[in-house]
Amino acid sequence: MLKIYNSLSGEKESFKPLIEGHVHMYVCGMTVYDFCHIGHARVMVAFDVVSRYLRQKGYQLTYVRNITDVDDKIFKRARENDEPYDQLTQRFIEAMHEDEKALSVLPPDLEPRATAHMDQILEMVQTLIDKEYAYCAKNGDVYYRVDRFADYGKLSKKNLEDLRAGERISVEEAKENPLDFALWKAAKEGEAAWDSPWGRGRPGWHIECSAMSTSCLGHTFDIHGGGPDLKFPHHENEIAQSEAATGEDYVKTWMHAGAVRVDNEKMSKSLGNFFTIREVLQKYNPEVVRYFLITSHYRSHINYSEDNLRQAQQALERFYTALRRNPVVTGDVPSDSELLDEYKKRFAEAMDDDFNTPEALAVLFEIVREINKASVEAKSLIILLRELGAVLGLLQQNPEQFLQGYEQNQGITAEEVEVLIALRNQARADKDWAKADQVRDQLQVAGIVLDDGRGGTTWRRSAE
RNA sequence: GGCGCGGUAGCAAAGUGGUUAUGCAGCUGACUGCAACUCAGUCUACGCCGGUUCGAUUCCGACCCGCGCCUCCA
Repeated sequence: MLKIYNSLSGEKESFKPLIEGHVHMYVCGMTVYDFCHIGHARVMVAFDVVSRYLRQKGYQLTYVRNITDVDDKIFKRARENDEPYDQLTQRFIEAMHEDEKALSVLPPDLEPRATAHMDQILEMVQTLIDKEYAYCAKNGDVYYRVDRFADYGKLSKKNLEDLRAGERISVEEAKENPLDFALWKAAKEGEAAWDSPWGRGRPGWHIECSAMSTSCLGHTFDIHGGGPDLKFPHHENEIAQSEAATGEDYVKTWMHAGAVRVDNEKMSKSLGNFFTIREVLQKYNPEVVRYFLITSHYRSHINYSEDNLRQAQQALERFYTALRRNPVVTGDVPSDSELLDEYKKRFAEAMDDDFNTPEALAVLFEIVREINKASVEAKSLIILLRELGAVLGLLQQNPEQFLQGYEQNQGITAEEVEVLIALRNQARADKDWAKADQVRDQLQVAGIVLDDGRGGTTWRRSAE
């Protein structure tokens, strides 16, 4: 039985979809005005694992992840670049797709964009005005009337008095209440704008997610996910909008990923410790990055550091070394073995426990040991390892490619390595150990580790 | 100030009221020309103080420390 920690209740709950066998999931995607950073990667990978596991469990899944392509930051960046805003967003959408593909993040089923859902947005704003949950202010903005929604704060466990006490925003006098938030913003000179009953303008940040999730998945759906900093105010406001508009529950299970830190500091542009996915991929194999992101539980904060990435690299070397020494095999996992069934069961138990990937990885390492122990026939274990690895989006590469191939690190070519190995093996045949060792040392300096196996010498590029 | 999260061995990271997490690193042995890989064994733990219990890292309470959100942010 799958259990998921629900941010709304603060507890792990047994998961039961509203429609038996079918899961509807919405995850807040990115605002496309810059390259994705590793915080985005963490959310992408976390929910990619969730989606893979739900499907593996046999659920039919509709996975929606939006793209925010209307936003102040987008307009600001477009102005700075002197570039049409929609050209800017298109560029970064393409970059995002490249990053995802590199990290083996499967595309969601639907990827709605705010600009393509204006009708639904306008409709929801109108409904909120009709129900008096929203009002059109003197400045042309439409605001949500926060104190009309009794449950406001139920997700982030805040109440209106506390929020008022911690008030730090400059007060917008057009608002009835400083905590009211914008559903629709009046157009500014030179910025993209859409027609509406309240004048030309553009949607506020929160309304698009309410409108798109509702139109893609219905009034109430199973899972809504996102980054840790979206819980308040973004998700809180989504609840307020959607539940006021539909009169029904918005989401059953809220999931929030943990934060990414860099060298134990909050990742931020002002600290200059901001890493984009593509920067990181300059240095590390994408699978290493993905592995690193799932070595912690998805709800824990995770610390990006050179040391941790190197450890991830070494851990994957163990997996691929085991896979390399055995012939490539494919097929279904035979279920005639108690041992195999036991591993499958323990993997499933780990994943059923709120997607406990560290525990699941521990099971995979035990399979590796078993493969390494089996001197002759490890075929079914290898098939199992790759099958379970696929649920985590790992271990699908050719072992040689992983161990030898990551181009970015190359200081020496594979051909040069082969030449030196041949040279060394001749020296070994001549029992000229000094020369053989000298060649091996030379390769080691270049980051190449040799392995004189029964079937000849193999090599790999090592993480230091 | 309000709300919330966490402190596990050298590093990373799960978990459990009593029995080996796991990976990397270290040490010993086997294997190897020597290594590497691998296997076997092994050393480093559960922030501090009380309480409950036959027994707590695991439950309860206090304390110390770190962090997040409350403002755009995944």
